[in-house]
Amino acid sequence: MTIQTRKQRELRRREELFLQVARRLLLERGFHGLTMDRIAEETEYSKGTIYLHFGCKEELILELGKRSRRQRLELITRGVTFDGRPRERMVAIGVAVDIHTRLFPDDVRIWEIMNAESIIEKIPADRQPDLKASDIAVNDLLIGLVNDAIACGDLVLRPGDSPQEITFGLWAITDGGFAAILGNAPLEHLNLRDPYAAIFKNCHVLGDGYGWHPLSAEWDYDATVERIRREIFPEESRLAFGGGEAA
Amino acid sequence: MTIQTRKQRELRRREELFLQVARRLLLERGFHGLTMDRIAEETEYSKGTIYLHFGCKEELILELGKRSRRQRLELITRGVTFDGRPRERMVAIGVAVDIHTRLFPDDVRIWEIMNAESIIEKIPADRQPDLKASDIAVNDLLIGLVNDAIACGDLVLRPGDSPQEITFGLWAITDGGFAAILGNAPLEHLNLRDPYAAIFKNCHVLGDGYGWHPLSAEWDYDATVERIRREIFPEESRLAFGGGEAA
DNA sequence: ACAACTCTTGACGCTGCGTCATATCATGGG
DNA sequence: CCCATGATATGACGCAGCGTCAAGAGTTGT
Repeated sequence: MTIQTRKQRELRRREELFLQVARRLLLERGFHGLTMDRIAEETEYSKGTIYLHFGCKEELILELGKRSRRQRLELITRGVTFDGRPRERMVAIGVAVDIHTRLFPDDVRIWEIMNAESIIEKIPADRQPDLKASDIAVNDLLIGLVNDAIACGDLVLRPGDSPQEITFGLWAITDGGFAAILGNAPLEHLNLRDPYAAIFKNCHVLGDGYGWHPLSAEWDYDATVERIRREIFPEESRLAFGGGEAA
Repeated sequence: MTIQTRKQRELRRREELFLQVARRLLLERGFHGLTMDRIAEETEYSKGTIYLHFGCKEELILELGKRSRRQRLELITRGVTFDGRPRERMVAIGVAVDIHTRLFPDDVRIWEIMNAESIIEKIPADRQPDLKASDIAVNDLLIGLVNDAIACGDLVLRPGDSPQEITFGLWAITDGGFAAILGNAPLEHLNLRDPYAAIFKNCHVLGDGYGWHPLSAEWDYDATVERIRREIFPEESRLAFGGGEAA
């Protein structure tokens, strides 16, 4: 048993090494600068050994992408534990995504690189569900929050509105917004002061538009953000926003 | 002169052929199923000849992507010519994007395939501005509309609001929403009735949230959509929504 | 008809993925 | 301590696909 475990530990250590080196190469030299031969050379293992761990280059990158997404999900999951009204907890999800993007931009970029048809089409079909797992979990949390809001009376759906639509809207703003920040859109041309703040703002406008109480006019959501950072993400906020202040 | 032109025509015809075959291969067999050798074989020209037209495989795909985006821009540009209040013209942009996505889903997919870091990193630096040209044009139209709305008094910015933010919000919803529809998000899991309608709806909620008049409660925007389809996109609407009805 | 020039070709070089026969190492019995 | 046996690691190799370029085909002008 102990022997077995030692061997397993050894394997995990090696796999970790491959992933770390691959991550560095991917970030420093891009997708095409990352080659299996280079990983082999830098780790001083042989190419064959790498293929004992990963079926192909894309599966290796998939693993990196999954980590990035898991990390994000972990922060979001912590966010929703915030003790407050449902809309405040929705804000906590925003804070979580914001912190994740600021703390780990490299990993967000890795996810974006991986999440491209030309990469995904080389990942074997049985691994593909892994791609969506985290996003599905996030969606469930969002829908849960919207339903909580309805249950406690903070949100009264108007005729024609549905929880799915609200979730979809928030998702789209956040996803589209961060995609824009990450480089898909001509942001410098738009010259927004603070794109992160703009995403928050627009989510609030959307929430207000759906009549999700408390409306931003009747609640101090800046204070909520403060509390979330202090109570849920103290360490992360320090790292993301520096020393004492957190605006 | 005539001779020169005939030769040029000939070259254009050939280039067109390469692009059409490449487009088919890309759609049917994916990025890795599209190979320069296959294009050569199917067009019965040699590989060398293809390289007289395109510097590399990615530049060829870039050309396809640019066409897709130009086509979309063309519809959007027509949309804003709609004769109506600024917010109606904003709706016209939405209608244009909607029609484009429904009529040319393949081309939207091609754009998505092309717009990935692993592809873009192989496109020479001097061609990269081409990537953003269309999006910049769309952004300018959006900002112009918001400014029109402010100028005519339909939109009065509240303290802290900026035209850029509104534009960014609409952009993010649309972009994120269509990205979700195109496959980046676990949509089937969310089970929205009609994702296209959800994008429209959320844009309206956002517009209402910013106080952009006429608010959707005080105006029949369904009628506006009808008019836009009838007056600006009669032919396209027929193709996109079938025979007579257009709901 | 032939020279000069342009355009086209596909064989070739090269890189990088993934494989697998071979080598190396670990374990346990004599 | 040494060897047999099985587990693990290796890197040379096969192959596919991009991009090139020397040689060949075609065209024009005289």
